[in-house]
Amino acid sequence: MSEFPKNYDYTTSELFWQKFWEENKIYESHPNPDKPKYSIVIPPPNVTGILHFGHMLNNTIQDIYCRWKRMQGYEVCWVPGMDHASISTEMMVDKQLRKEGKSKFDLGRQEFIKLAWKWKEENGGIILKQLRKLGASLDWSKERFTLDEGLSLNVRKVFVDLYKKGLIYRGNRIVNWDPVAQTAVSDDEIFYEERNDKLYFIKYMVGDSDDFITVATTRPETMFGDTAVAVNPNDKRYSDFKNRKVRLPFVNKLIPVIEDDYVDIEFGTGALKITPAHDINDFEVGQRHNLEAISVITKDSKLNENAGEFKGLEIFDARKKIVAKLEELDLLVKVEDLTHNIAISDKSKAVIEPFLSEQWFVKMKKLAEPAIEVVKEGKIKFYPERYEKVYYHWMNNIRDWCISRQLWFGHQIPIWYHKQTGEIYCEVEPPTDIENWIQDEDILDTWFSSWLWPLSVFGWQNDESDGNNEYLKYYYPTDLLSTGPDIIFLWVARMIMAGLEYRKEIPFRDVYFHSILRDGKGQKMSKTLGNYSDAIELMDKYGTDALRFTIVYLAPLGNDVLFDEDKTKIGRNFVTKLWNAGRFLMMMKEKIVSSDVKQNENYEEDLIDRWIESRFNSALAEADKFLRSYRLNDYTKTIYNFVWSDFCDWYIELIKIKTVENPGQAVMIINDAISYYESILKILHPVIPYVTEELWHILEDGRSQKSISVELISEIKHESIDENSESSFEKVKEIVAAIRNLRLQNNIPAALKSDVFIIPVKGSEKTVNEFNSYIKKLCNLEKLEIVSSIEGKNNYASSVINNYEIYLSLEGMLNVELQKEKMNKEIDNLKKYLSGLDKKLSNENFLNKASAVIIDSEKKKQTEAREKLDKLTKLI
RNA sequence: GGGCGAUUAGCUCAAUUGGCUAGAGCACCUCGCUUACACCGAGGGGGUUUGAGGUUCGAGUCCUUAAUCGCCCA
Repeated sequence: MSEFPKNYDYTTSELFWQKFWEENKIYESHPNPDKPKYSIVIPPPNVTGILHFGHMLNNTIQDIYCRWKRMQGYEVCWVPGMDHASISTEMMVDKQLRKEGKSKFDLGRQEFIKLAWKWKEENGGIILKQLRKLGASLDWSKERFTLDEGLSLNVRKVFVDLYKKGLIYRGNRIVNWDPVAQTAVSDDEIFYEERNDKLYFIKYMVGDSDDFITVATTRPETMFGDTAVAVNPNDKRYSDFKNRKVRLPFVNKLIPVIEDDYVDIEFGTGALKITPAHDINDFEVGQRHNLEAISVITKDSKLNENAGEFKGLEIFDARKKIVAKLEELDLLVKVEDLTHNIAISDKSKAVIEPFLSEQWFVKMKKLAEPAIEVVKEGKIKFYPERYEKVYYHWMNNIRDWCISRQLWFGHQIPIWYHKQTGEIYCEVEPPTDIENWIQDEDILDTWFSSWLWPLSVFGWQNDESDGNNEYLKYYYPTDLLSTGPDIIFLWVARMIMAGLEYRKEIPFRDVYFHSILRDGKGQKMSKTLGNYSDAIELMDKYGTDALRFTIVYLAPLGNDVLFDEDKTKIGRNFVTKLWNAGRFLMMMKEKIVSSDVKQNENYEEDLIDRWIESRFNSALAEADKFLRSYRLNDYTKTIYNFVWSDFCDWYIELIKIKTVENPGQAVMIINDAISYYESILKILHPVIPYVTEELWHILEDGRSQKSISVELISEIKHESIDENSESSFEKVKEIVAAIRNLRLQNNIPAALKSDVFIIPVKGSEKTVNEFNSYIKKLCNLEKLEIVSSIEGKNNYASSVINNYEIYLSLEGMLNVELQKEKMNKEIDNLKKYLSGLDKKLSNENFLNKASAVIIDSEKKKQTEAREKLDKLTKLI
């Protein structure tokens, strides 16, 4: 045996095994027709990203499944990689440039892209190093980047294909314009934030009369783009204004009053100015009423020439000046405070400006239909199931996807315009007479490459070569996609659509939406709130395994996780417990082996053996069941309880005694225990890979070139799960607990040995006899005897449990009052319980309607309770 | 405004198709002799299952309704 250190040095251990696994290519996978496969593609993290708790949980989950399946004999492939995150990466490079006082436009496109790549090579991908630290069993030989050559080619192919199918078009639409990043962003890249704002009430005079309509708006500066005032057709206040025209201040233009259901009668004055170029809802109203869309704001948030005298002002400045001027002209009625949600860009945190511009879109309706079907048919399953509803809702109301971005770092759109004719050329490769063409300047949304990820990473080409691609054939469809619920639309839905469109097959069978992590108070962890714990720091402080275990232990399917640092102790303590148990068993073995007691080969299995075998197999079966149903926290809880309670508190305590009582069989007993221990290590390896690897190597010499992670987990022996042994052993536990309780209640000094007498019901002597010496040892007794009756009850503290009356000898020490009080309390409880049962069992309806099994079990309870009550009453 | 989910011990969560005196872990209290572990061991207290109705022999579980909280969509 190798040396067994007193403490687990996780820092050294983690570095060692991380290196060992990678250098020995333990997790590299190739198609193997002799084995079933299990494949997962990582949701590619952002190249600029660093590991946070969400990643940690998500990747631990994937790692658990990969390790579990690998240890069940599957050929497992988990593909790593990153996406190029156009906006984030450009912001990183911009920051660098700004320090030098430059902008990306000073550099020009080609130079800027070069710089972005340089940034990527030097600073990108920290997260992949962190995933190694996490112990993630990824196949690093398959690492991909969404801007790699092969993946980029796929992106162009898919664009061209969709374009030719008529599913990609260019259109004038309102997009979410990020004025800082200077690009359109998708609906999914913005979030809403409640802010205090003002609601301005402005008079729009009717024609040349003195009548006016007061409109309420938060954005007076867009009035130069107003092309109507809308009221609700059911709003009686405005019925006189039908078909009349109102005059826009400053520009003196007449615009119509229109009626539209969209207008909320309750909000503001019930009259709404309609600015189709600067509000998505107004745009839709404009479409319905054939209104012109007039832009008044530039890409960098300034008013344009349509704003007349206000031209060139930044919007907030313009707003102030316009309001002042309106007041001068007596057109401002009032200003109210208003709290409302405004859109913020996820990446740059700039206020989103709805902006009318020419963008590229994918028509989604047709792609969505089959993607809805596969979930309905159960070909793809969501865990938790309720996300299916969210999915259907989004998919049924799907909007076209704006895929163009006004950025440089990414896949430039494969569209060329002819310089003279304006003709459009859309192919994977540029036109040969390139000098006559200009390529579209925009690049594609990063997700336009990510949605192909499950296909691309296996070398998919979307041509005839795919038929011979062994990797694609073997690994696709993948088995699991694990991700946060916040990107169900960004990821899950689009990958399903791409998979079905291009492979006619789903990309994955199961989708697991992991918990959202919150702090101890239930607030979402975020940098801005400053309430987030640094995952890496905690790994260093408590050990990676401890953190992995804790976070999974705390994450129930479909619920949020409330994490605070203190909870990491759950995992740390458990790892220590596991370590100590192993260390103790090995110490014990050494002692036994070094003694020269002759070993007797004849060994007869006893209740302890049958019980632990049954418990072990139950725990294993449950762990497997929980993992299959994605109840990962129940998997960890099951094993935690088995290891701590059954294995350490009972089994190890019992074999301490057993080996002393049966020295001639001690070797066998300890070897048995160690083999259970080794099986436990395997079951735990998926969640705590480092410490289990370390322990597995200490247990036996000659394993230095091997890894526990490719060992097979024990098969579940269902036939060993034996209710009888388990319930028999429960009786032993009950007796021990009752005696310990009596001792403690009566303040018996721990060192003092006492005597116990037991009156069993007929047939229950056996357990007491068989376990006599164990019970004595576990309860520190001098004498344990079976008797048929007891004299001089005032000398005994007593307890009645099922099948046994227990008497603890306490001559002269008995606290009679305390005993009586306790027993009276128990008798009261029992009476209540029994009367409930009596009532139930005398109810005709119950006897007629309830099933026989239930009635029988209720009757049994009644009998037992009555017996116990009788005995207790006699005692008092 | 529409949809989804939650509400069980001080905290975090369990509780097969409705059928244990509603269970764990943490926290708390008492004690701690021993062949690993004080990051430990033994024992204990703690609940009108958010409120109100209903269905049922029987409701934490099903239905209606109210309240509070969270998420998504507008």
